[in-house]
Amino acid sequence: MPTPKAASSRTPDATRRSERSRRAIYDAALALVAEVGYARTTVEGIASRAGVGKQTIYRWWPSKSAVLLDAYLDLTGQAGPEAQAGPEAQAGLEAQAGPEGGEERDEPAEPAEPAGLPDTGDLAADLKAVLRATVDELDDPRFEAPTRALTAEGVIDPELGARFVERLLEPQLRLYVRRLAAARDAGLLRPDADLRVAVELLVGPLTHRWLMRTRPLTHAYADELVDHVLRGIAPR
Amino acid sequence: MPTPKAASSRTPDATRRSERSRRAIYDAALALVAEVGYARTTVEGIASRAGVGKQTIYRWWPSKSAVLLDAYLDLTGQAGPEAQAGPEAQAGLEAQAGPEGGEERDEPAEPAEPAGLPDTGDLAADLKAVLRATVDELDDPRFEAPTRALTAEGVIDPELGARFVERLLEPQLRLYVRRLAAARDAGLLRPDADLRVAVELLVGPLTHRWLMRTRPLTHAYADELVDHVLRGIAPR
Amino acid sequence: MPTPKAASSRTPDATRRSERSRRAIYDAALALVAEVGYARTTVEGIASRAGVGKQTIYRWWPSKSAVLLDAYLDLTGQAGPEAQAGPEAQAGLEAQAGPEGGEERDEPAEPAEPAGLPDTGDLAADLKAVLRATVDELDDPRFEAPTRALTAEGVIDPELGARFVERLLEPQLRLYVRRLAAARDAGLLRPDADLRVAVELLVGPLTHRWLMRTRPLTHAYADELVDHVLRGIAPR
Amino acid sequence: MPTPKAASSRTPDATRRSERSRRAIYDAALALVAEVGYARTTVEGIASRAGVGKQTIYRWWPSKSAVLLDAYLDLTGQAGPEAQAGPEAQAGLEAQAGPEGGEERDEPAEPAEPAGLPDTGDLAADLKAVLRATVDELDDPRFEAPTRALTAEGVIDPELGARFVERLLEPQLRLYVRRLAAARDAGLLRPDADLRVAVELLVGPLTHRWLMRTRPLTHAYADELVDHVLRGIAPR
DNA sequence: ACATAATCGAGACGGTACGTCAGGTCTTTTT
DNA sequence: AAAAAGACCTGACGTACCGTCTCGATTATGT
Repeated sequence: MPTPKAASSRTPDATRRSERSRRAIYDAALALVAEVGYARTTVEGIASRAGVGKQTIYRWWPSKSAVLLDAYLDLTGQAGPEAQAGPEAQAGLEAQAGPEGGEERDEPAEPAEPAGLPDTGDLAADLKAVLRATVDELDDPRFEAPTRALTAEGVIDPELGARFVERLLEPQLRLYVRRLAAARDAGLLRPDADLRVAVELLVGPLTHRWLMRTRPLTHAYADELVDHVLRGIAPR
Repeated sequence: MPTPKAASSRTPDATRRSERSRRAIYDAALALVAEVGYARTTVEGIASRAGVGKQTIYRWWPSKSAVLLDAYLDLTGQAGPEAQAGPEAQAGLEAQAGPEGGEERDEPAEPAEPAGLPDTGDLAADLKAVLRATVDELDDPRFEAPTRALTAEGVIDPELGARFVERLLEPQLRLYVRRLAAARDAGLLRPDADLRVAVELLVGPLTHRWLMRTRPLTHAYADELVDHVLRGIAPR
Repeated sequence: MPTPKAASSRTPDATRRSERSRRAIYDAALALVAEVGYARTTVEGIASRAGVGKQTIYRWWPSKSAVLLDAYLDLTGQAGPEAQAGPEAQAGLEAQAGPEGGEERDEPAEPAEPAGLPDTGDLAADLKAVLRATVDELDDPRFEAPTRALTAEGVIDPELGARFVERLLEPQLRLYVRRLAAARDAGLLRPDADLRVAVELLVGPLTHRWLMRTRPLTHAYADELVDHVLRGIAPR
Repeated sequence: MPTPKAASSRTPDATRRSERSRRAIYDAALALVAEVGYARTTVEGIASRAGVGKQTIYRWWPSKSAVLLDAYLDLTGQAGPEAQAGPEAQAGLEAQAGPEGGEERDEPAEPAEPAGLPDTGDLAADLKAVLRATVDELDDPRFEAPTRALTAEGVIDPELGARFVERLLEPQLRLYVRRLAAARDAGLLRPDADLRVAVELLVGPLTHRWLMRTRPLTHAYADELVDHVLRGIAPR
């Protein structure tokens, strides 16, 4: 059902791809979403603003949302090596990133792990700093529009949602888990605490407020969440 | 040409409204969203499936999402008296519900407060029961499709989101708060606990998992959340 | 093979049809063909020049050539009552014209029989006058462009060709035949002469020169043809 | 950017041309026109069916119709030495054919004069035989499709029409004229007869019937035309 | 009981965007 | 240097829906 028809033109040759066009498409897509919103952003509009043929978009992406996702990944610097892949890669949730590497790594590589959370020793302060930064980012219109658009689209389209989660959300959550694990290993947390759930208790409510707009997103709220959660997993 | 156009789309007479058509439109809208998804549900499709003229929809609702919201409210039994209001009412975030009532109530009227949370005296058990029921509901395809659709739409369209929150989400959250307040007043919770935040700590993570599909939604997860949150606001 | 897919929207209601739009479409089509030629005339261009939605064209005609044919019939005044018919009428070669007429005519109605050839008693002079007029018309750019376009299209598309012949060519040829028959009955022609072939001997070479542009089309040539043909069917 | 562009599409070197490709292109073009018709034959389709790059077609021909014309000339054996010329040669109506030949001919070379009409002494029989053969050829689907396509295209595009006439039609008409001239010189025709017009009286009606599909093309019709025309130019 | 008026089903209309096809140019690699 | 391959920009295709606008044909009162 989701895939309505077979791909018309067969798998294009990615090595011949125009880097110029890709950049222009990303820029146009992000600009349009920020300016007129996701619903009024059209593939045609992106193409024309990017000075690109519509077909050049359809050759490489299956849909408006896929374009925007890649543009957004590029914007946030998460654009991994897989970003080059053709449309078929967008369709399925590809097993794993790079097959070419034979090198052993203890970290499971995952799509482009970002920076890493600060670790000053003061867990509460570190978490608050990160959550406050998140709050600020969600207030920045440069990020807000595409993030809302992609989140909403992912809520409805499981395919896109999976890519969104895999490429953006999960890597971030893993950073939190790792920071918490460090604290736990240092004896600062209850040893049996479920760190994954703890992270979701931080991120879930924040996201909820932002998505639903039930209450203003503030630094104070971020602090409150951290305090609450740490209270729940502090050693007895 | 003859009619000066001013009267064209002007405030229809709600008393003359066809109940038959409204019901048919609700049914068609929900059925279509469940069958083909929100994006492929069209006003034209709803009209034709409901055996109704397109104009009959546009006369009473400003958009597809507004139709679906009312259909959904009707489905969940939240359909308050305001549901009859004309298009202009949908546009703005109306200040408060019914102006026509002069009757005094101690409960602040709010849009159609639902049942109320169980209160067996065992707070944890009550909360778990409710959250588990929520999990089940979110698994029921009859509810899942329109809920996702409306949530996603509300994420992007603040107008619709506000209505969604006001009519559906907030009333529910208030129930939680009230149940917690009862427990606090009974000395079962820390007196200074921020109950609103506590509720969000329950609902936020659950919603997050459901929206993002990061992990399966289970009863066990619901229980874990309750345990965690109560641990955070239990009396010292 | 010719009809690639079923009609998407079912047979529109001709009574609701906008006369304004039809006229505007005819005018735009003829103007464009005259200005930029048939190949560079597009449905999109006709629609936009006519101030009309594309769908309004596709609702009533199956193709650019069908539009142009009707526009041309309208221009030449051959537009019979059948011109109102929907797309399905374009597809098949409809049986016969107008059912609504109750008036008695000795001629079997046929698609809008035009004026009738002059009959001054001098057959040669009459034929020369008519052929010369034809030569002049084929030189008039107002007629030349669409006539060439429709002829060429009819050469390739048998469906359209049939309509072109039935509505335009055959009625004219019948006029010639009738004029010749009158002369034959007056004893001015060989009684066993095949008048149909005689007519084709007049019209065929003229058309040939015009289509192929082998030699200039002149009044002298028209006269020569008449002289030649009459010599062939004059009484012994 | 580096290359000044002037050299991009500039006069290719005909001596390096791939004969293999040309043949393949001709075959593909004729096959496609016969199979799917002219309108649905595309340059892209020809290229891919011929196993040839698109550019190879555009390098040597200016348009689809030009390719088809050359393919058709090749098919009918009329392909003169000029067929090798580059695009610019196609554009204008080139003055004369091949300069490279040193062989002496009394006939002024003209584009590849074909066989010549039979001359058994019986003019009527000879003409009937030839016209009947033409009727048969026009019934052969191998010839019909491209002939119709080229004729129609030539009706609209004067450039192509001129080439078509010059290379195909006129040489044939000249054969008729020559045969008639022989008969006239033998005293079998009126000495002042306009032989060119006589030929057009034979070919015009036949072509007319074929193009317009007004009546079936038969041997009987061919005979009738010959009889009629000869009656018109027989000695008094 | 009836005129009057508005809703209703239907669907044509001017539009916008869709996703596809092909045209003709260009670049890259191969022969 | 021509050729195969095919990406690219352009522009048109024919379709789907949008939201507005008539059209009769029911209702549905409110004097």
